[in-house]
Amino acid sequence: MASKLTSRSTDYSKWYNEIVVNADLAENSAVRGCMVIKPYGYAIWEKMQAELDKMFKATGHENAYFPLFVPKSLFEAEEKNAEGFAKECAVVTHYRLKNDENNPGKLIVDPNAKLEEELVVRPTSEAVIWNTYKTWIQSYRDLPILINQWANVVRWEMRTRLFLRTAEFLWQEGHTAHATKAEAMTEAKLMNQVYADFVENYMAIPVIQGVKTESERFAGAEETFCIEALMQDGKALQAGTSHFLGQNFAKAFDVKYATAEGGLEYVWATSWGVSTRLIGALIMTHSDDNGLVLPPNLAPTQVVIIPIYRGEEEQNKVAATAEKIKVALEEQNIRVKFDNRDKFKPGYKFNDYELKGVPLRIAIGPKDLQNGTVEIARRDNLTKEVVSQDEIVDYISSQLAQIQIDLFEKAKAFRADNITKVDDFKTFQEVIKGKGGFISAHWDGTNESEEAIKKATKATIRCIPLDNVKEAGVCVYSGKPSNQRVLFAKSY
RNA sequence: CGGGGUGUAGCGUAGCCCGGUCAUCGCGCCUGCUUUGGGAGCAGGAGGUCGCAGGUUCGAAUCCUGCCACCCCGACCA
Repeated sequence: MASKLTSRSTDYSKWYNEIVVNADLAENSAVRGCMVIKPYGYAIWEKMQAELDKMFKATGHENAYFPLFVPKSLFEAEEKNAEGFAKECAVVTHYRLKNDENNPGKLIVDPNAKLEEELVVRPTSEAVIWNTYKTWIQSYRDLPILINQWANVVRWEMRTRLFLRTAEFLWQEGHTAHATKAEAMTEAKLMNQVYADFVENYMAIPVIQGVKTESERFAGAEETFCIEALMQDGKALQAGTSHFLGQNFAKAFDVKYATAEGGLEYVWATSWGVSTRLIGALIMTHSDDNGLVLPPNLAPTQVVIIPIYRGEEEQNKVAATAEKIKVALEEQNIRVKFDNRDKFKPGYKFNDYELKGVPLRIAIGPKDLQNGTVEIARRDNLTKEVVSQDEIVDYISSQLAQIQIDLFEKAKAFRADNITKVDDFKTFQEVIKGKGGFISAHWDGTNESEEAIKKATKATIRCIPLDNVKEAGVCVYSGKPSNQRVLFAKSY
């Protein structure tokens, strides 16, 4: 049977439906491509937030919050950034509604309530934040500023895709200010590394760290670092980015600081972000035809206990054992759910938690009570073991750790199988069309070749890997000399 | 914004070409009994402005026009 997840035209709606749905906000609504994140999906996001937040704090950052609205005059201050986002901005022009005299019970926009200056709903917060930093920074003693904010942003894209490109999405955006170029560059790289660590260690998704080519760079950045992941259908996904912004925003917002030597300098900036897109990456990396597969480090419920019984008396006996096991596991900080609902049968629950991707399932029935055992099933490889109740805590702990490792290794093996070294354009086209995945090929470093390849194959340069080894060769498209391979792929 | 497709109950769908007991079936939901180690069975029941608005017609889910939304492919992007 062809897997729906690995097929070329993947319909993720079934999987997404567990945790998210498209928002049906109103009839004839102009709002499209928004999402409602259901509680189970939001719990995953909260877990991700919590772990990322710890990592940000550990690297010296603090959280703050800045306004949703950006006055147009501020928004346009940094030209490249403004130009890059201009085509996808929601704009507030009025601040009041009033009753429609010709249509009782209906409202119209009050034409007398037009704003003096339009407000842009933030597609990203550089403008508001740098306008604020201007007032916070005078001296080298005020630097660095290392701030992160958790927020929603709106990008009115032509085409939306659930999770991967919604009109509104949740994210975190870090915005830092530094005294020197070197320090800012170090920060940008550090945060890209933090993202790589998080995505690999918690999400069990292998990523390739790299830099973007000029054409793929963030609007207003001088260098964009990124982490690129490969999904099961052979398409690449940008999972996070960290930008070295140079002095572009400092100049646009006139943010200077007095140096220790008595001079006056523009400050250096970075910004970095990851979004709810990561939830999409999680689904597209690990899930199978039975539903979601969640890595233990992020699963809201790591272990579910399902009782099997006939009649109330037996249910009570099983429940007593189940509760004991639950407490013992919780003492080891394992997230356990005991599903003792009588209205569903065990078989139903088995399937339900498989669909939800709960890593481990414990089944306890009369046989187990007699033998002092339980049955433990793994979601990732669908295997089952009968384990003595005495060993259960150790067994579960080690299995959770093992699943985390196995998911990562499996994804890594898949990626390794889907990075193809290519040295001629004909093969390049065949690989992109057929197998997909990453193509490692020589590129002459010109925008023209990059454009031409994109036009011919729809593949873009995902990144120039940071750990690239220099290697002499010729560009797969132009035949001109090249000193390194870069990664191409079709991407989301 | 261009090309293609779809929209029928909470979800998934049949019917549309060839207008007329056509609103079909499955899942889910409600009641009852029996069930409970892999999505239970039987019996009974509730639930639909057929995306929206016009038009053609004696009659429209079905034909025509416009609009809206979603999906896929482009352009654009985290």
